[in-house]
Amino acid sequence: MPGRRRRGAQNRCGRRITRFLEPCLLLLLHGGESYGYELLDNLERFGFSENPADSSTIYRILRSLEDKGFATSRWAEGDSGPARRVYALSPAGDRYLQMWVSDLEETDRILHRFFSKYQNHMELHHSNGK
Amino acid sequence: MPGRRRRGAQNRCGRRITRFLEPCLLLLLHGGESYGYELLDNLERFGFSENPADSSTIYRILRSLEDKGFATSRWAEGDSGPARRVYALSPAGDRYLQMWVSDLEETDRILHRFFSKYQNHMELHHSNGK
DNA sequence: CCATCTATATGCAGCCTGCACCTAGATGAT
DNA sequence: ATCATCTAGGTGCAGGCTGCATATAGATGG
Repeated sequence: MPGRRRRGAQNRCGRRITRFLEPCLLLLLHGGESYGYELLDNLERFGFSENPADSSTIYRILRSLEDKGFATSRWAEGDSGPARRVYALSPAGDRYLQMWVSDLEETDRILHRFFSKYQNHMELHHSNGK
Repeated sequence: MPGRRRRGAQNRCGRRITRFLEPCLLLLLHGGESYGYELLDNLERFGFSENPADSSTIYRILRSLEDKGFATSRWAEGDSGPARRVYALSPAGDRYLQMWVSDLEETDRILHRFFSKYQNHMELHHSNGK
């Protein structure tokens, strides 16, 4: 049966933080080497339980991290199952994670500016009895 | 001269909230009728000053809001300049704004889960003297 | 008449995503 | 041995959003 594991959720309107999986993977890799299939499980425990990631996205992000020099990979045999492509974060990858955190903090500020605008607007709206 | 006004910024890595302009436009329209060119200015005062939106995006979002029944439009003459396509939010558009706010609140929770994971991880990382 | 401002819009390439699908080794049951 | 299933990694394609370039055109001032 095709696609029997961990697909993206119903994706109500496509509203999310673009490329948010990338910093999550960077953070997980900052904790030590890992490989795609394992990272997929760790992401779920990460807070994505309701809205799990598609495996193809994970594999593509990992490859792009390597292409950009933020991670290295090697093939490794596990205790069981097929061989795994194990990724490790590079020093540039560490710095990239820092950049991501700064960016997400900025995103957070923008979000809260929106909420404050929204609450402000709704208060005025109600006090005008409109 | 081509494209001489209000272009997207250098867009460091494409990290942002997807379709975030949409709720901002919804909120502005919730305050009353307006048109593309004016909304573009209001967005800048909204918190986008550093990272202004591209006008083509604004016009396309406004059209899509109308296509989806969240807004209506009419042509109107202004005190000066060419005619304007003036948009007004529909009741469905009001509800759509509410949905967006809920979604952004969820996004905010996800973001903070990330920050807390990050801080947690970094504390352990340092206390291990690694 | 011409440059500039206001205003709306389209075409295109690029990026990211989600879905469908493929390959293949390992494992356990029959 | 064979077969289903799990683990593991991957590709192809379509669709959505964005940014940039560009087109069009009315209004305005010199």
